[in-house]
Amino acid sequence: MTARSGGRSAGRQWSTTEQTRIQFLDAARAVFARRGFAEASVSEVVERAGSSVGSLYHHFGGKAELFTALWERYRDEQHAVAAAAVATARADGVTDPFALFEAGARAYLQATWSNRDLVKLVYDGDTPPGFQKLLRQSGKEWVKDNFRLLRASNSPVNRVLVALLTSFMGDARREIASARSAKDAQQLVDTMMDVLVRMRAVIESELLADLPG
Amino acid sequence: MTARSGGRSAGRQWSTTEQTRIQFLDAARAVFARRGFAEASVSEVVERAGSSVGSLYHHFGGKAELFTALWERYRDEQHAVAAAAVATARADGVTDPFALFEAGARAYLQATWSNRDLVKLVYDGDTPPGFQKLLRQSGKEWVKDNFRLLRASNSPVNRVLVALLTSFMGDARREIASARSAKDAQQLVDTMMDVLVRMRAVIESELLADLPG
DNA sequence: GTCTATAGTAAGATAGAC
DNA sequence: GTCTATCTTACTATAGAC
Repeated sequence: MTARSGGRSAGRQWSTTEQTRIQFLDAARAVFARRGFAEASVSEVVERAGSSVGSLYHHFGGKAELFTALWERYRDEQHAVAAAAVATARADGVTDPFALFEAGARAYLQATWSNRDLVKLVYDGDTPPGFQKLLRQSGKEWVKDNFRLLRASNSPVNRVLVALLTSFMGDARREIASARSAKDAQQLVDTMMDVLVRMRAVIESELLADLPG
Repeated sequence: MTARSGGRSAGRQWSTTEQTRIQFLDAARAVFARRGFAEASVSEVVERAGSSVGSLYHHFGGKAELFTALWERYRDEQHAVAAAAVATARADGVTDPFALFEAGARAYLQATWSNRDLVKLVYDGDTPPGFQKLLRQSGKEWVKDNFRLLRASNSPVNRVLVALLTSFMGDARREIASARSAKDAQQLVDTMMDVLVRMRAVIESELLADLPG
């Protein structure tokens, strides 16, 4: 997230710019969600945003960058939700590392439903060239950060476990985003969390092996 | 896989066609692996194959279909390798369901190294629109087939476990394909199999819960 | 600094001769 | 079945008004 929210220096009106960006992003969300990246046309986004092609290129640099910006907005939102849940749990006196991880993961999955259009879009693979790599890297970073809660070392097996959890969360997101109703989605979240909790045993048996002695 | 290998009726020379298809697929493999799907140009593939654009469209229908055909060839090869390994294990007297699953999974992962260019290509997401869905569906089918070895029922949790194993195998493939050397790849296979074996406990605790009584 | 109108260009797809 | 010539689409760049 670039630190330019509401930024203003020497009396310039950045508010207009920010508004324009939001209009573009909202339009892009609708168009990309329906057509996917490759099939979507820049003109359609521009039309829906009530702006012009040149303006779009001025603000984002291109079709691919517009897509990336859209996704970054979603990602930051998701991460904030998860971080808030962990903070709340901690404030409530939760200290068990895995329980904290659980709280974050649950909030993350629950927030997925309201952004299901973006999740489906991204996981259907209708994305710009190279985007999937970025996506996976970001997912990995998130799990890694949260994995630190578990005080995991950097052994090969632990790195595989990070990868496993990353995949699992990604998969869970997709399943939840594809649910038929909000109720089904909630049930899926519960099921996913069940599996995650059961994986605790596997993860902890590894972590114990790391301890000295 | 269409059943047209060597087929000939009314004196037509299908052998030439099959040869042309192979030339296109080999050329496509090289070009797509270097540039990814979106960045690759049809002309470059045609040039490398020593053929023409029209011929390519005659045989495959388009750029996206060429890509899909290339991947199907790889997929069938991988599945055959895994199936052969399971059959061999069974012939050697292995009856434990999980051990059979293991044998197939290990062969599958080992075969990945020689096709690492395709694996990287596919998992980098530089694929045609809608391809990722196809890819995931295929992976799911494979795990499902193998999961039947474990006599798993169709409960919600088991479906999640199928998803989990699918993700894991996909992730494992990527890691192996990105290894620096054949030796590193082999070590990774071993690590991945370690984790898989440790997951056995989680899976089987679920399967037991399915049993009547 | 912000945006509109317009032209350039590349590449996937197709028609029809051989 | 094979190939050349052509068409069409849509991303991208730019000049200049406000």
